[in-house]
Amino acid sequence: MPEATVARLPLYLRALTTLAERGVATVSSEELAASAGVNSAKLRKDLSYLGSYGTRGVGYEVDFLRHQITREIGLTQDWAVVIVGIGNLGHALANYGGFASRGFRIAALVDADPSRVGEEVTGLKVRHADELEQIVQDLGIAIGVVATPARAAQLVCDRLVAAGVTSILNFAPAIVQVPEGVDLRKVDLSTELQILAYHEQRKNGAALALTAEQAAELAEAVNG
Amino acid sequence: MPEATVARLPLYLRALTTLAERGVATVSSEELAASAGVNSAKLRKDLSYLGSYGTRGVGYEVDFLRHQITREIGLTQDWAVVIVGIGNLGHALANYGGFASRGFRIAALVDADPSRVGEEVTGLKVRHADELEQIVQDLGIAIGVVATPARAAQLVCDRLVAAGVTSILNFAPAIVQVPEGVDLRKVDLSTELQILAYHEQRKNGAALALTAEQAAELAEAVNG
DNA sequence: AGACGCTTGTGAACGTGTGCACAAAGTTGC
DNA sequence: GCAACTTTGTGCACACGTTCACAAGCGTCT
Repeated sequence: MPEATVARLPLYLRALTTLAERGVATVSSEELAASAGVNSAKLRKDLSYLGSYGTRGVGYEVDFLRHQITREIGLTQDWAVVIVGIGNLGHALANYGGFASRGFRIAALVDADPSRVGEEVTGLKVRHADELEQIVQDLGIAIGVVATPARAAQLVCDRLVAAGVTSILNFAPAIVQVPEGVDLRKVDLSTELQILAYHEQRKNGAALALTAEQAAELAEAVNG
Repeated sequence: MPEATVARLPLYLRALTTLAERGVATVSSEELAASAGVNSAKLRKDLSYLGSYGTRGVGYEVDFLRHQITREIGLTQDWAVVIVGIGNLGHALANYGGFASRGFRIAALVDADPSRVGEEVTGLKVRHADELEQIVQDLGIAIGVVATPARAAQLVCDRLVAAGVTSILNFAPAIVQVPEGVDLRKVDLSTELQILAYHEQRKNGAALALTAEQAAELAEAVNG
């Protein structure tokens, strides 16, 4: 299955869940694509990788398709997750309800700061970073979330990997290296803003260019 | 400039900043690519869109290249940003130092909950959502960050756009539609985890397949 | 000055992703 | 049962992105 398709499945899942909550039983690729914000041909091609789950002339059964995507992503089982770094962002992640409702169970919270250890967040006590390896092994954790400062990120990732974690979601603004076989994704809050700033600047640039063009027209009008 | 290149410029910028802090004066494409975690040919092609800023046989001057990328992204000017929704995530975003140090100034915090209005976060008083349009216009805000619950996201985006915001970074787990000319990026915390889960599941699947293969070998050994 | 070594910048091949357009297949109405 | 209509699934062409491989250019050393 293409990586681009995998990245869109959660999007479809969310759209389907919204439809199911509204009591919609079946949906066409056109409708589903619209509510997911993608092209309908792309949606159909994506879904075709799962199998032929639609009915021609009718569309897709919402609940059935939702179940198939859930199964394909692997959300029928519970994934134990450890969050490392319980600062502002770590707190926000620990409190974020969207994880629990999608098959991700926050199994442990870890921080290196002794003054944070023992604090209770969402019913879980924050444990010290020294225990990281033990926690990962005892709880059979495969997925780690890193929300530490940038300087700690590489060390934390190394320790997570050594302890047996094979998927890491990195929120720290740092580039970390992981060995082959370990999946690493990163979410960078300021990178996204920078991309927006680039386009924003060009919008203003485009406005300026238009003004220059108007100036040229004006000059032509005067000269002609 | 290709969109993929734009998305990587912040990455290079970060790597260059790290190098500059270490006192490195010049860097080759090979070294810079390694610390940014990309292919060196890709890096060179990306940088070539900015101009010919390297010296053959030597490499790139770190400070100079950093300045060029900063200028290209548009980070030489300050961007005023409003954060809408001051829950756990909004707090984390408001406190995140990475914005301020990269040319983004958090100019206003807005929430719809009257009990949150007036609270002080990072030296800024939270203001009521009713004032949103006024705030955006008074402060000349072009970029909005949405950290509200999913159900409020579309309305908030509509109001931001109506007030003149032309770039939106959406953290709410909802699919929102914006008119042509408005840039929308979304960061979805649980989508990222779901993508990891998909690959994690396949790793286990691969492990199981290997076991099946071993079983076949074993059977062969017994039968042969 | 000229030869040598190193690194950039880029043409060209390749691979991945997207979107059109339509045949295949189902449903509905008569 | 058949015709008309709807919608899926997919072959195909095109666009985009990545990577290789190498010529062009710069610095250095003799």
